[in-house]
Amino acid sequence: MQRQQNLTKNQKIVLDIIEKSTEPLKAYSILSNVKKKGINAPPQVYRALDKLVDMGKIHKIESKNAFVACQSSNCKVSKAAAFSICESCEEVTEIDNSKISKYLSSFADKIGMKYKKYNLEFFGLCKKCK
Amino acid sequence: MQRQQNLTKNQKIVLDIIEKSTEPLKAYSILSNVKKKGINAPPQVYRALDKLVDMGKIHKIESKNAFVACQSSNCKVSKAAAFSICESCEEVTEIDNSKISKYLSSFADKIGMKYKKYNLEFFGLCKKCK
DNA sequence: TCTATAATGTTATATTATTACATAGTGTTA
DNA sequence: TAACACTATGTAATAATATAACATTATAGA
Ligand SMILES: [Zn+2]
Ligand SMILES: [Zn+2]
Ligand SMILES: [Zn+2]
Ligand SMILES: [Zn+2]
Repeated sequence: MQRQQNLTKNQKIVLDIIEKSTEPLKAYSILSNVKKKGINAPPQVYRALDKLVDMGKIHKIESKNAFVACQSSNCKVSKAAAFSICESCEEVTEIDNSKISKYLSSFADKIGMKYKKYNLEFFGLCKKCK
Repeated sequence: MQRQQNLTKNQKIVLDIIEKSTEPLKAYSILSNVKKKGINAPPQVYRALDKLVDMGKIHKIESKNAFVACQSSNCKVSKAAAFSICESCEEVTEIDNSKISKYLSSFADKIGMKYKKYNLEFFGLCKKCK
């Protein structure tokens, strides 16, 4: 049975390469990087990505179709994440969501939604680039 | 010269079909719906979509690769939008962002980002489905 | 062992988006 | 007018992203 603690072989391989990367990785980039480890085809990568997202181990940056390792242990619980994305250097940083998530979840209540998760992406210029 | 007030022919056609739709439309769905109006190929649709997004007339729902007409005149200025997405009936609603945007833009300042825009997508169950 | 389930492997295909280049309109100016 | 820059459009081909369908193998109880 799939548990959070016990990743499967393919999940470990995929998570490992995402954690080692300094930038968001795309599925086919992951695929080409893990061919030497015996992962040969897209479904193997996408299945691992789906499960890792479900577990809160990684996040999908929707605007980039790319994946990053979670930087906030918080997400394992809430599955809500926020990112700042620099439009110049493309740097993506996960924002510690404990402050923001309280505000947003109460907001979701107000609009009559039974809230499960959210995804927030800020765009602009990072400290270095501005 | 392209102005906000004066949409081009293809932009008008694409915006029109998005405004008439009650749900987010995907690019190829738009394409198949406008073939009778003389738009034949993906680039014609994607070019119109890009410009309309730039103008704040429509938004892309990143998690769905689909487009909706803007419901908040606010967005023409801020290019920041928020949506609630029902995971059961797939309903997508633009949240009037005047309240939320003040909070989020001040938040973006704090984390050292020169903020230009954001995209926020809430997932959960809408009033009807919960 | 038997059986049910989860995980993996593989091929093919569907869906989403862009590149590259050709053509046509539009306004400006020499 | 002719030359031009510039925008918009049209078209074909292809790239990039993601899933469907089905076969095989591993794992963990009963
Ligand atoms: Zn996280
Ligand atoms: Zn930067
Ligand atoms: Zn809007
Ligand atoms: Zn619903």
